[in-house]
Amino acid sequence: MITVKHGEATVEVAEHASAREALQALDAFRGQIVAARVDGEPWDLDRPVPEGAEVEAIRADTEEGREILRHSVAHLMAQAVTDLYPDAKFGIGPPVENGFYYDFDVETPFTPDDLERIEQRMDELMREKQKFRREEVSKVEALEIFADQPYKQEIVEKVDASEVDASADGGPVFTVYRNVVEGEDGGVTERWVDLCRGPHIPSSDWVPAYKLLRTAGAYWRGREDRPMLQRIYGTAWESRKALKQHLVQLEEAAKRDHRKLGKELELTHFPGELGPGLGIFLPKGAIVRKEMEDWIREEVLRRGYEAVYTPHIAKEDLWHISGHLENYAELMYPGMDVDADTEGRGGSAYRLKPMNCPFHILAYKSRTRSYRELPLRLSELGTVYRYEKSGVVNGQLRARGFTQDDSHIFCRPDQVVAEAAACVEFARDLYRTFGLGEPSRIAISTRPEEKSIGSDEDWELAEKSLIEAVESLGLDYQIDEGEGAFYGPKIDIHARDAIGREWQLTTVQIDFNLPERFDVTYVGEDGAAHRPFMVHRALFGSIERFFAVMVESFAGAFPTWLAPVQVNVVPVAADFDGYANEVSAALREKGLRVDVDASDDTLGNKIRKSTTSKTPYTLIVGQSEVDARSVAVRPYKGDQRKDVPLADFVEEVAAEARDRVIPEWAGQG
RNA sequence: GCCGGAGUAGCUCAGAUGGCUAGAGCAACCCACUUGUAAUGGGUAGGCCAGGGGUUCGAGUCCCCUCUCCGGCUCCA
Repeated sequence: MITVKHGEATVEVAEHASAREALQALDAFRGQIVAARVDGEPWDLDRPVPEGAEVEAIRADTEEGREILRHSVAHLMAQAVTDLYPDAKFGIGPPVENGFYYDFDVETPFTPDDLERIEQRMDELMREKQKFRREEVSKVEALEIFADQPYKQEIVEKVDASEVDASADGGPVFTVYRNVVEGEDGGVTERWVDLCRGPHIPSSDWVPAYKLLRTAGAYWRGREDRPMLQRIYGTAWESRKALKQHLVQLEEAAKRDHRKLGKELELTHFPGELGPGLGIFLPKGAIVRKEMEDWIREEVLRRGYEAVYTPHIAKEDLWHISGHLENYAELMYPGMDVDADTEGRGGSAYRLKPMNCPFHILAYKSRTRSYRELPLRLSELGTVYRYEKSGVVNGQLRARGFTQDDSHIFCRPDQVVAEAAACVEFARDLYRTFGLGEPSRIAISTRPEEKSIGSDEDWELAEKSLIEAVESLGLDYQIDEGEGAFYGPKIDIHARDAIGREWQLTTVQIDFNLPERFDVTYVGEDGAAHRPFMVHRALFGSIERFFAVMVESFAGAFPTWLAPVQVNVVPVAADFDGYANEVSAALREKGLRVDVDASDDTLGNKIRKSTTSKTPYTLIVGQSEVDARSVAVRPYKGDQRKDVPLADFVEEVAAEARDRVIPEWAGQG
C-alpha cells in the first residue's frame, strides 16, 4: 500500500494505483476530469502515482484541461492524416489559444474537402477507444521509433540528452505516446506514436466536441529558411455547447471585422490604386478619428507635453545616424535620389520616415538645454511609413502608412521611472475613456538577442527602470525575454475589447542609444554636459490601428461622442421638414452632428436606414411633436420615448457627448 | 516575402462540363406616392468579367505572368 493525499485528505491505495484510482479513493474524482496533477506535474489518469503523492484533478472546463484535450485531438488528427496520406511527415502539433494545430509535410496542400475526410477518419479513430499509452525511451530508441520522420528526428537530435536527464547513459529521457487499441482478449494493437510530453485524455472516445477549421502554410520551426509545411488548425472543447459558443464567437468577430464595417458604414476605403496597406479615411471615419485625435491632443497638453510638427521625409544620413538603416532597413521604403546632376553625381538620397524619434531629437537639439527644462516632453501625431511584408497588411490594423500618437520625453536618469509610470497611467486613462477598461496585460520586453545596440549596463538599468515604473503603480506584468526594440527595452500594454479579444496597443520604450548617437545633452547643475534618457511612447500605438479596434469593439455602433452622425431627424412627412430643420439647428448649436432625412422615402424605410447606419439617436417628428415642441426618440439601443421636450433632449445628448459617456450596451453591436 | 484560396456593376452575389447582345437584389438617377416607428411602386443608367499574354472557330469560363484582396507563417504600432 502507498499513501496519497489531496489537500488535508490522506488515503491509502494499492501500489501502482493510477491517478484515477487515487482521485477516486480521495473522493476527488468529480465532474468531467481529463487528467490529474501529481505533485504539481500534469499526469495521465491511468499513470501510476508514487508514494506520498499529492494528487489533484484537472477538470475539462479549465484552460489546463482544454489544453490537454486539444493536444490529444491534435494527435488524433495527425493519426488520421497519416492514415489518409501515408507519406505525410509530421512536424509538431501543440495546443494554442482556443484550439490546436498540427504541421505536416505533404506532397499537395490540403483542401477543404480533405478536412472533411480527415474529420471523418478522426471520428472513426475516436470510436476505436484508443488509449494514449505513455512510454519513456532513450534518445537512441526515440531516433529508431521516428526513423522515417525527419522532423521528429530533428527535434530528438537537437536535445542534448545530458541536459534533459542527468543519467546520460542512454537512460530514458524522452516520452512518447502510443495510441493503442486494446482487444477483447487483452491483446494490444498499436496504431500510432508521437513524441510528446503529455499528458493526454484517457481514451480517444473521450473527446466531447471538436472541429477542424482551416489550413495554412507554416514554416518549419517558424523559420523562413526552412521548408513550408501544411498546417491544419482545429479547436476542441469540453462540451458541444462550449464548441458552439466558440464558433458563434468566431462568427461574431467576423461580423465586426473593421474592413467589412469600414466599407458598410463608409468609414474607410482601401483603393487598389494606392497599394497594399494604404487606406483613406472617408468623412464618417474621419470624424471618429478626429475625436480620437482631439482627445489625445488635449490630454498631452494638460499633462505637460509640448506639440511639434515634423516632416515626413529626411535625408538618408539621418537614418544612418539613428541606426535605422543598419537595424531596420528592410522595413524602410527605399531611398529617393534627388538633386543629382545629369551624370548622376552629387545630390542626396531621401527616405520616408519609419519613426519620428530622430525628428524630435533634432527639435530638442535646436538649442542648448538646461536640466531645469527636463523632463521635456515633445509630442506629435506623426505619420510614418513602413514597408511591411505584403502578406502582413491587414486593413487599418496593420498598414504601411500609419500615424502614431508619438512622444519623446527627454529626462534625467532619476526621472525615468516617474515618466514611464506616468505614461502607463496615461494609457489607463485612455483605455477607460475609449471603453476598453483596464489593461489586460502588461509585458516588459528585454534586450533582443541579435540586432541591438548599447552596453549591457545601460540595458540593465533601462529594464530595471521599466519594471520599477510598473511596480510603482502596483500593476501585474510579465517579462517577454528578447522582445525589446533594437535601441532599448519596452513596456507593451494590451487591452481586451467588448468580445474579449486582446489587442496590443500602447508601447513605452526607454532609449539611451539615440541620445548617444545624436549626442543629445543637457547642462546640469554642475555646468557640465550630461546625457539625458529618452522615453518613447505611443499610447494609441497607431491611430489607425486603435481606430480599427474601436470599430471592432463597438461593432460599428459607436458611443454618441464618437459616432459620425449622432442624431438623425426624420420628419414623418414633407410638411414637417421645417420643424425637423429647427430640431437639427438646436442640436447643431450644441456642437452635435445631426442629419435630417428629408428624402421622399417611407417613414419605415427612413427609420431602417437610420438604424442600419447605427446612428445613436433617431428622432421622429410630426404634427404632435410640432404642437408640443418635442421629439419622439428612438435610440439605437434601448426603449423608445415619445413626447420628450426638445430642450431636454438637446441638453441630455449634449451632456452625453461632452462627457464621453460609454453606454452600457456598447460593444453589443 | 512564403503556402493556400479568391477577384463578374458602387455593394452583396448568380453565371455546371468553353457557345447567342453577361444577369439579379440593394445603392444611384428620373417619375408617381406624402407616409407615425426596420424595405411604396414604376422606369433609367451602370460591366475592357482585376490587368496583360496565350490555347481555341469561339474564353467571364482553360493555361501562363502581373496586380489586388482573404486565411495563415514570419514580423509588428
